[in-house]
Amino acid sequence: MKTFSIGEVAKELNLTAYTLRYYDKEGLMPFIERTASGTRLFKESDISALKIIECLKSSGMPIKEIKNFIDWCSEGDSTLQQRYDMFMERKAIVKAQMAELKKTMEIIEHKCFYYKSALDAGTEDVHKDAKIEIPMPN
Amino acid sequence: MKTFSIGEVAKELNLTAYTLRYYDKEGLMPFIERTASGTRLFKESDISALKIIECLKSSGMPIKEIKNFIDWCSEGDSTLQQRYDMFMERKAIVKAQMAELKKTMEIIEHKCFYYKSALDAGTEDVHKDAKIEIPMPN
DNA sequence: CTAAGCCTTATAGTTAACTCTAGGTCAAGT
DNA sequence: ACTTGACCTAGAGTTAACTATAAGGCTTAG
Repeated sequence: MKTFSIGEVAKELNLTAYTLRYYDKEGLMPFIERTASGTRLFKESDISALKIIECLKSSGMPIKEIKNFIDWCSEGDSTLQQRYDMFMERKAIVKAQMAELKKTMEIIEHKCFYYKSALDAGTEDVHKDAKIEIPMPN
Repeated sequence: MKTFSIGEVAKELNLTAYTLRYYDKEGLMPFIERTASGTRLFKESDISALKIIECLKSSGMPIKEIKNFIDWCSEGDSTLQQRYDMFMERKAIVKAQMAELKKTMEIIEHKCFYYKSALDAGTEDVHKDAKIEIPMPN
């Protein structure tokens, strides 16, 4: 079976080797095998697992909680319910993040218009109101 | 004009007074007035400005960059272009974040199905493949 | 007139997630 | 044989964004 070095995996996942060793130290990678001399050997399935870890990370999950999940994976079928619940909870969290980000986007887009028209007029005074801009109720 | 104490503003924005003082120390609030004895007096327009700061923060902008923006605001019309450019850049960044979050959501939803069916079957073995689950190319 | 409950400053501590350094091992190429 | 470069560990350092503490000052209700 083909294996990969820590450097290759780091490049593929846009991480550094430092970061991968840090994850390993934090217990996120109990499944990585080693050569006799201690070098980590990453399999395709390890890279897939790392992608899940990246997914959880980008959903805002802290590393210690990701470790819980990894531990549950090692414990087998008795933890299926926990893992299901965890992903359902993540789903709700990501949904809320999407809503939040949408609101953020709306304000930013409003600001783009605001500065576009100020720029066209040559002065911010076209928006009569306070200097540091009201979020515009309209 | 009605003003608010730091505690009132903190409550309204779901921040702590510590955080607001920290922002002030970092130069994010050069516009806040004080009483003779030094207590901060927040106006409605200050709260609006703080909402913009929160918006930029939730777009992932670090506090030091937000400070640049606040400084530009104080400098007046000569910085309109920078501010416009900044919001256009933010818009692109938030758009990318939304795309990323959507991908994250898709993986998580897939995992919800994965664990639902494993739970129904009573074992993860229904998904014949590796223990730590492949992101499913389908 | 004093105690509660705000507020103030300066400064120290915390936490997460890296990020790097030092000192060493190992395998491949010249 | 020896050098090069990637790997290893342990542990120290960094950064951002808070978060808390200590010591003290105003204001108002009893």
